[in-house]
Amino acid sequence: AKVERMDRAKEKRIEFHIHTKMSPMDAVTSAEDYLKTAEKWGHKAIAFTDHNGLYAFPDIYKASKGLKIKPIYGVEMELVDDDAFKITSDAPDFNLRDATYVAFDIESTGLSVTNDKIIEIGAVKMVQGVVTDRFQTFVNPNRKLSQFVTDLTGIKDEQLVDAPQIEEALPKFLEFIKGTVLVAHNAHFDVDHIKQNAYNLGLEIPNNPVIDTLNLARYFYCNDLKRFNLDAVAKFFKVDTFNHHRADEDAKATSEIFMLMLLDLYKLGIETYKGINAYLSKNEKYKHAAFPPHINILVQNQVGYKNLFILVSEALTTYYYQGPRLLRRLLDEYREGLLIGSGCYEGEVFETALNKSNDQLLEVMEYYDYIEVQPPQAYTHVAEDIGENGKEIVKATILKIINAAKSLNKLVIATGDVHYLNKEDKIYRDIYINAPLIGGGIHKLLRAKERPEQHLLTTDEMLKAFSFLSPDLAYEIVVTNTNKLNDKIEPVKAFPDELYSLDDDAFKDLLGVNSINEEVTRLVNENLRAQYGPNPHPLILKRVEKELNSIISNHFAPIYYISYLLVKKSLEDGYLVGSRGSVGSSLVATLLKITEVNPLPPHYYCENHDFTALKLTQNEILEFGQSREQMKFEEVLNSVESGYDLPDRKCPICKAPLKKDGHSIPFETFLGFKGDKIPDIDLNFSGDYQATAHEYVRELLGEDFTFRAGTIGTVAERTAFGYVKGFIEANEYEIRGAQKDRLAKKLEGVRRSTGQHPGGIVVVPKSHSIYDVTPVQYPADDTSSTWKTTHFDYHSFEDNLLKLDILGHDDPTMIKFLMDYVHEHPEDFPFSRAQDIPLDDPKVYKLFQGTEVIGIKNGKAQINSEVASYGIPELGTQFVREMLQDTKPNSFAGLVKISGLSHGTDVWLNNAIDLVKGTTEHGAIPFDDLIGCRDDIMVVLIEDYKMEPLQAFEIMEFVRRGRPSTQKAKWFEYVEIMKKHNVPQWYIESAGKIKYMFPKAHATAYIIMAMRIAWFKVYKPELFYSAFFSKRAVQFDYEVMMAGVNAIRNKLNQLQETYNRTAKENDLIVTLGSALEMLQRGYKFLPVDIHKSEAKDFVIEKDGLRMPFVTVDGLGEIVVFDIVNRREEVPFTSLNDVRERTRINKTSFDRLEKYGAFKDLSEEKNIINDGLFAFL
DNA sequence: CAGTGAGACGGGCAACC
DNA sequence: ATAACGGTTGCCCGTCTCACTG
Repeated sequence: AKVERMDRAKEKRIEFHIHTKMSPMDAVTSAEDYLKTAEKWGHKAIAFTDHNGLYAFPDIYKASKGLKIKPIYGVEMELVDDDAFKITSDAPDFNLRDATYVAFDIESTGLSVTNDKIIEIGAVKMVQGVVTDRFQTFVNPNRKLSQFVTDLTGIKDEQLVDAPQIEEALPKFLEFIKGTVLVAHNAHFDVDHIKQNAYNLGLEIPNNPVIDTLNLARYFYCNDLKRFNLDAVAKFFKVDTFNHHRADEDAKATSEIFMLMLLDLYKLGIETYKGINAYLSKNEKYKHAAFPPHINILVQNQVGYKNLFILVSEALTTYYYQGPRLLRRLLDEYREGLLIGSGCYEGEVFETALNKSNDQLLEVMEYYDYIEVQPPQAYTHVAEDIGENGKEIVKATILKIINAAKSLNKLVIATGDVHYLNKEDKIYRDIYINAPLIGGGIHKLLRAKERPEQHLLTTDEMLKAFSFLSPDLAYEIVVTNTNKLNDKIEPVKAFPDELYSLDDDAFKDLLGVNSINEEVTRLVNENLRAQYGPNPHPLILKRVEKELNSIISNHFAPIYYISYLLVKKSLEDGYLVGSRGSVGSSLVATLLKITEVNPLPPHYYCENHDFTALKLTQNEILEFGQSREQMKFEEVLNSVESGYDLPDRKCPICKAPLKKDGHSIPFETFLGFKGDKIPDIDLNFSGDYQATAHEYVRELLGEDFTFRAGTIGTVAERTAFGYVKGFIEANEYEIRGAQKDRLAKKLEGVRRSTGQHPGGIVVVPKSHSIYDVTPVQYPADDTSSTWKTTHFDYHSFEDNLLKLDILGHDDPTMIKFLMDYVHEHPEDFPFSRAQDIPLDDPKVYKLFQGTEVIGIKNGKAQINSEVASYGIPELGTQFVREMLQDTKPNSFAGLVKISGLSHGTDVWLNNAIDLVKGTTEHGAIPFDDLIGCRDDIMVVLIEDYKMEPLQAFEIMEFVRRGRPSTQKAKWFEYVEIMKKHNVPQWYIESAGKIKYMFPKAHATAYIIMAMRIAWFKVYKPELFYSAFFSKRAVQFDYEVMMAGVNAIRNKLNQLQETYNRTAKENDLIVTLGSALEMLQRGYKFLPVDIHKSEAKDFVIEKDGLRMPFVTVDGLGEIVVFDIVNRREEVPFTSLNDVRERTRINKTSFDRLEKYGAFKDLSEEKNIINDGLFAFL
């Protein structure tokens, strides 16, 4: 068996450089696993430094709760010193036109100024744009060239044996450049080499002005070029092809490029040397710095925590350019409470130590609060790049860093740059290194032959890794100093305890609402009286009072009020809003018109306010009393579960027809038993209106106080499996299926991208800032996005900020489509508002009991279905149709129950279906008794089995979350209690299997919408099908749909038989089911027609529904609307006219022609048309 | 006439209610 | 025929087409 690693050191090290799964596509271990391991090892603390984001913070916070180890929050970022971006060096000014320039280039044995040697110098002298002199010399480096350098430059060792030594060559070059302006591509490199060599030889160090063509290109040609290497720039300037990476050739190319650049500078009015740097815009410079170095930032205290949020947000938004860029001057501004570390091999400390002078190293190091070195095993790829003696050079560099840090009195610590927990996890990282990056590109370690070892090390392992140092020194950096650094860091509270609701006067300025609480109370009372009269039934009053108390005392009124405003606006703009989730459990929400669901018991009420009668329990009758008139309604009220199922009655006082409503939904489902659960108001807006609703919230509260909830896209099952396959192919591994699955499993959960919540808008009170809770960013780093998103997902801070879930849904879109027609043909309909579509028409309920109501005699044979619910939202799938077949519901309450039963695993199958069919030992259980929604559980346990309300509530919550199967012991306790209260065995067993269950309010809201749509299916079929195909169907098969019943049936059979159907195929099944039904009812599809087809809508014509353009494969959103727009300008007159004026491509054009869309058009327009339309 | 790049399309996948 | 929760938004990627370029 595998021996578990333990840290047995007396005094333990602390790890300060860790990447979790939240580093994009790079590390594979969760914060939780690191934390638990380090705690087990007895580490006092552990720091997390994911790359370019704080996405793991919620995980760290959650996982570290209750652990003894202190989590340290941090990040690794790319630091841009935009002030340091310069094109020219500091030198006295001169007129650019008058100067003498030397464009030069050197070749060397490598990148290091200190370790590597010059092997060639080439230079070109220019005066007034004319080449006046040239210089070229090889230099003997007195060492062998690496294969890499030979391959790159083509220079061979034998060419250098007889070349002059640097002592001889350099003075000649220095003489050549005397009094000139130096020009080079990436001038730092060439100039530093020259200076270092001059210094080494004791020569005078040249201080000529220097112009860098690389930065010139980066700044002035950033829109023209993607890459700025000499090749790319030369190509852009059309400089003659040359032998790149030979000094003389490169110098010549550089000179020619520079001459052309100078001309462009003159055009911009830049005439002087200093004028070049002066031209650079302070606000743009950050974009032009390339390869910004990595730094690590640790949060030292609470102030730093918030500062880090600001810094990260700025880097991800304002200063996002090809990646998040942390500006050095911004870091300086918000540095309080943060500790800056020097990072990994991509940090400037390591880079300077490796390639530059000690003085430069000391200068660079000054900036950091602590200096990091990693063990050589984390640098294998760096050593590989260096080539000969790579490993020794790396070790020497590490020592050089340690010595420099000590000389500056900087704390230097050993860190792991950890990417996975255990040594054997390396393969998972290797798979990620092999995987393609988002947006193309490959992992930077892919080309390395030997990948670095970067797992979490114990103290002894880390000491061993630094055994090339003296034991004392190793101990100091591994143990002593990491503990010293930890001592400087305070524990930090990641998320606040409170809810930052909106302030009561949040709408004072904009809407003149001094107090949201008062306004909500006023509106509720006003609407209450408007509906139920000046003296509403005491039960209603009591409920309103209870809800309002709870809503106001917990600061939830603002979320109600914004929802009220949103729904009001949407209705004014002609779009119905559907409620979803549990908000319909709140009568206050009903009275504010946020939801159409009325949670009161079934009741009659008179619109003249003369009478109200509610279905009451015996206790309620005792509490509220009952008049003689009300008593007469007791029996009929007791016969229903939903007010919509009540028979029509007249007001006993004024004889007006009574209104019917009420679905019996407890308030507790919404705000919890104590009424203090943070509410989540979910609203279904038309997809066409969703963006408008979002924008409205922003208008109400301001851009800095409204954010789209962000999501974090991770690698899930399918993608992980794909990466494993890619890895196996690339490495020609032989791996069996089960092993592939195991590998893939470990790859899951790694951050891949970020995105937007489907509808969540988070609101922040003016008294706070979003940075009190989360950083912000753009979704998928798309800086053109209209919304900024929260950096953390909403779930992680749901206790701190309110969210409005403004979702998109097809139901309101369908209703809008249907009602637009109603408004155009008012005489054909018994209603003029969607709210007045009858919900109690028995004929409509027949759709769910058979097919005769739509004129289908033999449903199974004709339309593959024994009920007629195709196309009715949530009720038309194969699964639900079979449920309907088994239960034949004939009431609103019955359909609500179906809605509840048809969602979630093990609710119907393996559960209710067996009960209702009587195949269990419990005999047949009536449909009406089944558990259909979560609220039922609480109500039944309280009312039928006299359980304590709190206990009943807890059991409801336990069941609806699917806990019985995961927390068996707790469930057993509940079972015992239920048994004591004589809850039947079948009920307990059924509840025990449920994995998820709808709230009744949600099911009710959905059935309301479904019934409205269903009405049209019975009474206005063409309109119904037109709406369905226009607004809901997503997949079409033009040819099959046009070919008729048999073709559709064949296609459906073929699809049904397909194993492992794709999403596309499933969508097509949905469309074809309704298409088959429509044809069987005698309606027809008409072929696509260039004059008559709409973009996406199936227009009703005399003979049938006209196929829209979008049903033709290859014609998408853009093209179809373009066709219609062009046609509206001027009708099409010829095939050529269509070709010229639309964006239909050749393939689609041919397809349309084949379908007969152009049948009355000829190739060229005829003279008559020409003459006719010449006037237009 | 091959290469390139942008735009459109459509499918696959993930997150979420 | 199987087994089945339904439905929405949004991101990424491969492919196709076409205009442009040298």
